Amino acid sequence: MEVDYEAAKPPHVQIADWLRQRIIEGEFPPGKRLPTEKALQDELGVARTTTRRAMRVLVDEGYILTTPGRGSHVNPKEMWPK
Amino acid sequence: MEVDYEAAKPPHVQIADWLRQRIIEGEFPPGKRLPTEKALQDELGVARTTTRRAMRVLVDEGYILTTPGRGSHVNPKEMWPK
DNA sequence: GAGAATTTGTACGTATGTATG
DNA sequence: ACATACATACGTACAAATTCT
Repeated sequence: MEVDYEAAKPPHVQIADWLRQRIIEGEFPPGKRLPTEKALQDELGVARTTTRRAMRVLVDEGYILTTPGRGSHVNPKEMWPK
Repeated sequence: MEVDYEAAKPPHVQIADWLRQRIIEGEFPPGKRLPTEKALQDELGVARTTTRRAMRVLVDEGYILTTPGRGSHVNPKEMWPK
């Protein structure tokens, strides 16, 4: 995945879209832990603030739950938007 | 209003609580513009990030709407949580 | 159980872009 | 054209919770 700074969608939205798609496609099934904010930061070459904001989007939407010290985990499908 | 860094609630939550109360009490009626992020930053002695996060809480709750170049305005009561 | 490492939470600051007046 | 105000991104530091050694 490559962040496009010229795109209409800002980086944190691009990252959220990317992760959401991977969740929906089953790459990260419910209960599975997502890559950490730092891992995404290193992989994508963005600031942690940016990966955090992407995560926040998915939390707000109900796809994931973040827990200090534990990481970010995919919620049961019942909690996903329909 | 004085931010308490020792309190259980983090500063941005304290600020959100404070603003929400003022909205509910009618100091900022629907349509009224709230103080800008920078005004709150200067008044409370916190970073703009912190006032922004407080605003974000109120946006998420439906109390206010923020518009680039215009400021933050109180929503109609119908949009407030019940 | 103790301590280190990991991971998220929050706050600080700075710079630039976009929309409005 | 200019000033104002929010939007987003960069970076840094420390705290709190959890996990690992």
